[in-house]
Amino acid sequence: MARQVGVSQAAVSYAYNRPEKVSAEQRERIFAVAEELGYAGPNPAGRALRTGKVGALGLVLTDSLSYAFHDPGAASLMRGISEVGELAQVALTLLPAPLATVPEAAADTSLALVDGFLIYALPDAHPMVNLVLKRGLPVVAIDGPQLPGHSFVGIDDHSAARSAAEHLLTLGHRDVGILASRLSADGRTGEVSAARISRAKDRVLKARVRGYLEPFGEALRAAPAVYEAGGFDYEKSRAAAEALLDARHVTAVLAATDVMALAVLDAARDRGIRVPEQLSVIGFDDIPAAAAADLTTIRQSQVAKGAHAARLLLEAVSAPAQAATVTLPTDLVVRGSTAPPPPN
Amino acid sequence: MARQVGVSQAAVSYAYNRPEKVSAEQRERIFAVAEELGYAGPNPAGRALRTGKVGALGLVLTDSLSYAFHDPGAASLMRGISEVGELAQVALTLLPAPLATVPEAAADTSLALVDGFLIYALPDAHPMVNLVLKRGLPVVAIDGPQLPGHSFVGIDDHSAARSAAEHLLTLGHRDVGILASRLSADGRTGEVSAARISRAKDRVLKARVRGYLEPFGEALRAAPAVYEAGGFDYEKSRAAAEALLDARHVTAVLAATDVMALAVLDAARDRGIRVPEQLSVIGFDDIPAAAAADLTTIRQSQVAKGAHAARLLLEAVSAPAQAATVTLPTDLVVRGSTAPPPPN
DNA sequence: CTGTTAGCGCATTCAC
DNA sequence: GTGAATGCGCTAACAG
Repeated sequence: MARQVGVSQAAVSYAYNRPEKVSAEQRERIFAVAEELGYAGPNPAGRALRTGKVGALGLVLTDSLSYAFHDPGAASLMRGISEVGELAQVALTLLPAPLATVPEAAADTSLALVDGFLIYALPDAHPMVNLVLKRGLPVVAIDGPQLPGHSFVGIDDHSAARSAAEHLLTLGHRDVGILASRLSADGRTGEVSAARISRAKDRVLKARVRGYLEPFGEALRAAPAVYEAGGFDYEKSRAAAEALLDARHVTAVLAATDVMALAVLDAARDRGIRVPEQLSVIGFDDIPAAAAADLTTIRQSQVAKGAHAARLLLEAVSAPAQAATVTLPTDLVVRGSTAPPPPN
Repeated sequence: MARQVGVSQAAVSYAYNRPEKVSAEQRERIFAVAEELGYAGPNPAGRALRTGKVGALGLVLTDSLSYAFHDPGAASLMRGISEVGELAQVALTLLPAPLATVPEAAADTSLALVDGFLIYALPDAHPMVNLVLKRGLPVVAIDGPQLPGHSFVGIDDHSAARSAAEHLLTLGHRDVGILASRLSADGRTGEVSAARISRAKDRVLKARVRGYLEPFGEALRAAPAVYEAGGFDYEKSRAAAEALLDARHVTAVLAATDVMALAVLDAARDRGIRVPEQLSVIGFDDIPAAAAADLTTIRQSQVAKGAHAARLLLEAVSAPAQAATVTLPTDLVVRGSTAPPPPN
């Protein structure tokens, strides 16, 4: 306790926080002694306990932390978050939300010292969601899950996906495959039943797959093949793409994400299938790599999502605010990976 | 206080943290009451105050937070950090270190609740460094500054840069330009004097520039032109590249970073200067885009740096450890952006 | 195994 | 203006 040693007692608190409530001279003396003693100023933990404010926002991310730095969408999202001006004064705490959360680990992570939570793309019933909710702090969910009574920022995945499917339909495609990432965390891959889609835990993926399916009522020659990759990464996507292309004859593939679509492109090239002449491919997200690959896709702005969400959370933290739902626009960006199906 | 209401008092702490020290029945009752009262379990702030542990690591980044998500190097670094296994249990707190830190803001940020600091590429006398040091927590610096008594992870920027310059010399270049990012935070741009280089605040940049200069003793036709961009981003780099190319006749440019080198490439293309026939360009870092642009550069692994640093810090946090200095290897990667100078 | 007590460092109220 | 006293919520140590 610096207070004992040097000059006075808890007036040192004023010296740091309320300069006007203490004489300049006193202040000087206090700082001098602090310097001498190597006192670093108010301890954050004590302050946090007393004031209830921490000065940090939490960002809860699926899977491991490293996921966030591999996924282009997450990267853009964080860029958007970081662009919110007020955040210059606030720290951003990255909270990993492992899929298989053992209770202890959950408790561990739940000690996160933050003033509010940003949740990004967690499956609907993820244990971390409950932990976060229990804390009673402001919460803004991005993409999912949609929590009653809490703010939400996202897009209309269903309509956006439908518009992509309609684009294929208009071009004349009748044999279509759909590539899904991870409908449930049970590690299943391969062809997917309608029931499994209904039970999907990931609202974004579910909406996209349903949107992709919707326009193909009677129009298809056969029910569209929906294949599940079991994950979001390129490797799993590539394997699923190969499985789909090898098992089914399709003239077009609707992928749940751009990363998956790029995997389809590569798998097709590998097999000598020409895009778009023999196979049309559509992605979702419009990540930077999509333009480079000339991929038709649905554009959404992760940066805008992040910025909106961060702003909402900052507001809610500083003053109790009503829950808001922000739906950002999307665009079908037609590039060179889609064309009418081959005549045959 | 849930304790007052329900069953007993501070034994509820045991219920959460030491299941074996309390009867199962008692535990049940406590959890039931907690549920009823909406008690979220131990409050992180109280726990942090009591135990002195927070469960989070701080990463201090230059400029605004958004810098981190624009700079490819920082992104890779974070990926490396996040790949350290134990970090799955720990949160990562991103701490922005604004260049012009007003005292109040500094105090604000200094309330970061973390168990240790990772410092990435801060200028030598940045105010944030002192704030961090004062806290007395474990610190690992990445790239800079090199703090006596604290761990450090980096590369030998000087030798690596020298090897790049030697490569140019061997090819026969005698008119060389050097592109520096930001030697001091005073916003100056354009041609740089030797004195300004000596005063440089950024140890990495200083080492690189000096390494670039070193091999050109008597060999040059004129003293190498060193141009400063005033920042790290593409726009500033592009402007500096244009200034250099327009003002000086050089057959080669050594850029302080790949981002800057890519800007040189673009500026050259714009002017109809063919690379490598008329102009050789060398970058530094080997970011992913460097390979795509066929840029000769010095490879270093940001991912490895991040991983090493995170591991060192984690160790230091769990048990007092001695300061370590890790120097990671680099490689000159010769690609298509370098060739002998034109005959003339 | 259970209950009691004390103090982590702070910001704040109240007296002076 | 300044000094003393209080409690934020928790955990560790001890006493029962």
